[in-house]
Amino acid sequence: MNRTGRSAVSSEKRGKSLTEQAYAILRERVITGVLPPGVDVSEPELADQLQMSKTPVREALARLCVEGLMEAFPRRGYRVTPVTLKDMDDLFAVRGVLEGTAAALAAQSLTEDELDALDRLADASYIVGEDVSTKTFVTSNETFHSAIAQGSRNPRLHSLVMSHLEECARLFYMGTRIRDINPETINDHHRIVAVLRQRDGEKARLAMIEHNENTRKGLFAAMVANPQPGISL
Amino acid sequence: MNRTGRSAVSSEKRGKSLTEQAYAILRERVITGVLPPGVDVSEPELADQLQMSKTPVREALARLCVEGLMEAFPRRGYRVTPVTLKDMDDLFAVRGVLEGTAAALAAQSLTEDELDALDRLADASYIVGEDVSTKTFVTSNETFHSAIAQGSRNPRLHSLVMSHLEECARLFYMGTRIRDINPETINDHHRIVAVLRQRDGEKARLAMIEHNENTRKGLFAAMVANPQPGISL
DNA sequence: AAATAGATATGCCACGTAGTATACTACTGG
DNA sequence: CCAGTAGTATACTACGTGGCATATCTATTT
Repeated sequence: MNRTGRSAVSSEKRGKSLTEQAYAILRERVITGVLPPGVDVSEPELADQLQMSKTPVREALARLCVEGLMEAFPRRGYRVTPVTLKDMDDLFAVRGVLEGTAAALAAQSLTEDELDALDRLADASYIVGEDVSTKTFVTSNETFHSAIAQGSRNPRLHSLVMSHLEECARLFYMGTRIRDINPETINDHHRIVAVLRQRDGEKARLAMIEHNENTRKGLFAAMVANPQPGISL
Repeated sequence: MNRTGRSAVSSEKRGKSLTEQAYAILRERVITGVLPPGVDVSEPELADQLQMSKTPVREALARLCVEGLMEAFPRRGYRVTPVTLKDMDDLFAVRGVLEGTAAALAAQSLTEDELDALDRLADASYIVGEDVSTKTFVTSNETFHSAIAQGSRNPRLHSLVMSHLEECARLFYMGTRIRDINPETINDHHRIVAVLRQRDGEKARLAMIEHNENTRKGLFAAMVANPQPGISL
């Protein structure tokens, strides 16, 4: 088998396979809340919906199980992983550590161009302002955080940050009052870029951890004010 | 679908399905070096070896790909993920952060019984002493680190620590001179338990990070002294 | 050197198997 | 006669097999 100059599936751009499609669609549905936590899904039902055989659906579900977005009950079916307050706490705890580390490393290796790009990304988040939809907020937020994580020059760390970011995004789609945490988020972002420009790793770590804590608080407040189905508090 | 009192597949003890079997066998082969980094594997070949159809093999390979132990090349095949020096550096960097955090949290929540158990685990590592086989060393080491990570009371963090620990174990099986890093490891372990007993989270974090750094250095030294196939330095 | 044919890999599917939960029935005890 | 329970039938579910189609790589031929 010759692989010279070829990339593995994880970095393939044109994911044409049905398995990839099913995975992308189902993951999107889980994250955006179309498939809320706790609901049951079955292979034949999804295969019918997605107009494909059960096999690609099955493989997509298996992948989602590994990532923790779904749970498999052998011989019985699948369920979208329920979310508890403890889970959310744990998630944000790990995310803070990972992103804090990424920011500390990024402070020492980000180029000037990348820092400028970060400024623009933070501004873009600001521009959308008040009536920002959840989707645009999540997308813009992910781009910003991803850029910093990539600045760590540690692909493994970047990948971990991204997967945790996506799980947080799932929570954003549940906490409907995005506006409540938005302005603080923008300020945090700008402050993070500022300390990154100072090349101060420890300051950057602390700024990122504090930002993480702020979003956690805002999200939790929005959630208790607006309880969601499938979330045990 | 009724799930009262039932557990998901991830926590099922009796993994009877062929997919689970194939996954366990292949993962073991990759970690222990029976399948060294860089070698090609194919579904039909493995299906023949494991006396099963291609489907369970395929799902096991997919799972290994998600975990990063294998790479998928669409329409062409699979390959055991090659290991580079950069990858190892990145791995240890992330591992240090994760385990350091776990230790810091564990310092505040480990019970006296659990601390006693940790002492015994550290002693068990010591007893095996000089002529320790790689497998017993890896197993004992994993048990010790797992117990601390579990003390963080953060299942997500524990799971991440374990997966990284297993990837490190894979490197241990390659760096054949386990003896070179063994005594230092035992001392580190005892020191970690000591600071955990002091309930000092920051000390525990630092001790764990230093231990991580020591094993990294020892492993790298053993590797340059004894180059392995499939590892680009 | 370019084109082509063969070999081999995955991607996908239809079908059969086996395990599980539920609904129904029959039986038992009051 | 009724209530409750044990057993059974059925209708789901995932699991696994084998085969076909298609894409890719290699070796050969023009």
